[in-house]
Amino acid sequence: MESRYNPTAIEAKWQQVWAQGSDQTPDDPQAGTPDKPKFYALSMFPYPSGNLHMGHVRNYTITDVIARVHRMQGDRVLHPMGWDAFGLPAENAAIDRGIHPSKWTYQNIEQMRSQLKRLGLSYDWSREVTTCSPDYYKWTQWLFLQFLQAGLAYQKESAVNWDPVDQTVLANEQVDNEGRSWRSGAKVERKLLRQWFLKITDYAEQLLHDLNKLNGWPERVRLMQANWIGKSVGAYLEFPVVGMAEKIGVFTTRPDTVYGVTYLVLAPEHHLTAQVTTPEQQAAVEVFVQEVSNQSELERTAEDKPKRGIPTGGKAINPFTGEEIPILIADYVLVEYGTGAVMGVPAHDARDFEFAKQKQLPIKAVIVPQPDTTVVELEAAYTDPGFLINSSPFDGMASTEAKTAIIQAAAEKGIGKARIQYRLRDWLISRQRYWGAPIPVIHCPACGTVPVPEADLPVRLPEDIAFCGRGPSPLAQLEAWLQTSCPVCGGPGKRETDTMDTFIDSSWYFLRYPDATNQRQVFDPAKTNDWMPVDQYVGGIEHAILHLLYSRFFTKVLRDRGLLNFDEPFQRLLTQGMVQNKTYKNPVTGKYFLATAIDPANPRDPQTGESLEVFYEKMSKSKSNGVDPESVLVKYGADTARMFILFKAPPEKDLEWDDADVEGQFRFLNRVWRLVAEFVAKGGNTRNFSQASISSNLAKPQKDLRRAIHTAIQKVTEDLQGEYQFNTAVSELMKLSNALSDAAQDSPVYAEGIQMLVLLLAPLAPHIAAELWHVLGNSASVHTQKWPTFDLAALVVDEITLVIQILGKTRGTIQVPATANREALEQYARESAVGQRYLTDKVVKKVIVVPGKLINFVIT
RNA sequence: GCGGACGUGGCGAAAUUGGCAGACGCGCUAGAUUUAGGUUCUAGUCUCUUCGGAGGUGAAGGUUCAAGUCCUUUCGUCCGCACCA
Repeated sequence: MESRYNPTAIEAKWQQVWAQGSDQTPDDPQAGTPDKPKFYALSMFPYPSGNLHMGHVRNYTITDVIARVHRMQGDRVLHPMGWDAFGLPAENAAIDRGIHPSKWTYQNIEQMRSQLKRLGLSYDWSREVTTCSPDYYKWTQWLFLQFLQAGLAYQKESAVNWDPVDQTVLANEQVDNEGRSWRSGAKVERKLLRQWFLKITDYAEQLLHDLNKLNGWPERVRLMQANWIGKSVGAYLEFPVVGMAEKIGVFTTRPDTVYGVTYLVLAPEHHLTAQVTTPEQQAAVEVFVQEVSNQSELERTAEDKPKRGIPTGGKAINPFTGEEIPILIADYVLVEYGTGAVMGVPAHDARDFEFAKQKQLPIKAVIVPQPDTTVVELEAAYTDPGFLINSSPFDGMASTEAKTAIIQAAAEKGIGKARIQYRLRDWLISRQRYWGAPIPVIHCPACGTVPVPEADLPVRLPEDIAFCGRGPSPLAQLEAWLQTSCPVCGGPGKRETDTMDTFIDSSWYFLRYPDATNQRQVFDPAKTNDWMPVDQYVGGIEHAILHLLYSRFFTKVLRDRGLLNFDEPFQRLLTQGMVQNKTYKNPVTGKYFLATAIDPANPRDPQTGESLEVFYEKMSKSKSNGVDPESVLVKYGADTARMFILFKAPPEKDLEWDDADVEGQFRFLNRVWRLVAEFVAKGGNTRNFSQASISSNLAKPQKDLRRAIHTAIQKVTEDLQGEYQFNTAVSELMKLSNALSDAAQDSPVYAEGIQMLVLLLAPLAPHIAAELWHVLGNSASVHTQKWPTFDLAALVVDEITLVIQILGKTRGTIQVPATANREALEQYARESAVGQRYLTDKVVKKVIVVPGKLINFVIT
């Protein structure tokens, strides 16, 4: 055995062994392991940008450790990897560098796959999926047809988010709250276009309700999704308009305040705006509507912006009071939400109050008075519950009951009903780009929009295509591809030129892994139902809404289509923190600097000498603070990189990169190496080791060592399952290694310690563990070994340290026999030096004993 | 504004869920070995101290024999949503 730890050599060696598959446990029931419990461990698959970054390394290391532990614990484990390979960067590369998106993408995949292999990740590569491959997108298209058949895919002309840089539309979820594209960062414009949508709103209630089932998800993510779905319970009420047959419908969560309605407000785009406007107001209204339509959504919804609105001159009638009330239009009312019209109750709604004050609209009677106050003039809206007044016949009713009663009254009059409203909108999925799965429909002048027959799938992307700038989609310009025949009538038809949002591809990839190479079906339901749901999903928090909500939606639709027998795709979710690094920024110029160019003791701009801001920020090229995983692999190896990432911070927290700490982990692996090397050099091996060879009557040093070993087994096992505390698992291994360093080497217990150290290290640092296991004389792989269990008897102690407290303050400790009962403990404590000192001449009022831990004397 | 998370040494962090605060590591200090250096080993490292102790988990109160942990108030940081009627 080499006396020096040489990660480069041993990692290459073992990766080659693993590539030949000789070191794998079968993970498939078809491979003869149907009785084992299944475990599906999944990392969010990457976009093949070309190089792996530290965020990937962290994500995949976490999942790999979990997968490896479960394998050693005897589960059959599915741990696959694939590529989220459609998307704009490929197309942009085509435009900028003249390389075909397909070529660019597959080159990147090649490169990233080999980088992944160098991290020692235990993927089953036979299940690799690539979303841009026709083998995959054929089924993406097939799934689209399922949605179409189910009435869940439709076309609609609508005002959509248009990204002027990438020349495509975006889903609401893909626009940040500053109105910028998640990808290009460009300010999004509003445009009226005919687009494809998926009816995710049909599943709003289920998507919300089933969040309750996701106990293994972070509360934060569940709240974010609930918020996004945005359920409101209320009523739909109709207000007659003076001189018009058509009524104005509003949605309100406060039907109990209907007697206080002072006015109605329509969104400027409301379909009745023009009709309710009187001739005197017509000119002003037209100007206002024009102004509002020129505003972006961002400007319109900007924070602290005063509400703007004008009267239309029209009048409505409050159907409960019979009063005439004015109709206004205002920019704060959104046409997309509810009915695009609201009833104004200034006394009980903060926005209405603000608007009424500003427009000097009358504030009608208070309906739900604030308890214990006599209101002379309202200073703010009162929005809490209370008891109704000014609302005969509902006076005296509690506001919650009044809601139901008034809805019922409205229903009886035929002017309203209970209604539930969601913020969630349908999912806009069409994109005017090339590098995506073509939407499989044909437009026929005679038959209309016709689905491509299943037998004709996939609708292939044409290979021979010119990318000549960021104009309209290249597909729309390729006549040969565009022109086709109608599958129904056989006449001339045109292909749909829009492709699907890449989030469609990633909404079902986890269903494909269980049956990744199926040519006849999207997947065999038996296989997918066997492996699904994913037992542990790991990925970044940035997908809290988009990907995770879409995937849940797909799962529910496919369940309703009879393809799946479960409701939720991801049992447990771990959102791992970001990998951050020290960032140097000139606060004046805004320029970032590479750490290598800066003296950390005195961070100054090398050019101007100005002092720099120093802080931790997510690694990125633009911040000049990235660390290339490649450089770490070359210098220290994958095992050190893995150990550092696991040890440095708990998985869900942000992790600060630190070269000194990486060095520290390398030192630890070196210590482990030397420990084993010395043991082997003295003729030690664990080939014939058995626990039975350990005497039950050990001398104290051996007994202490054995306790340390089995405590480590217990703690590492706890930390690596359930709550996933990899950082403390690593520190337990360090403790075990420290204990072994201090112990005498010539005992069976020492051999046990070496054996356990290597076994427990195996999921975390797979290469060094494989090598050490081998040099210890074992022929089978460490990764196919059974996970060790601790011996309860070894944890038993003869003596414990008893803490002696007086009035809750620790005054000292004594060693006492572990078997001592309460009385005995009290006696030991009283007789001890500490007891003598503090208890003599004192009256003890009470004695509290925590067995095995402490004794507390309450004295006067 | 609404909702959520979090505040512990010089730094990253631990703390059997109410029972010796600071495990483990980084950094630092001193020493030893080797030395051209990286390395390796040993000891120390919350603060104050009259060496008996005393204080200490953002701050202030409270509950308790006992609080980093529970409750109230408050300050600060971060994240999500934000005219959703």
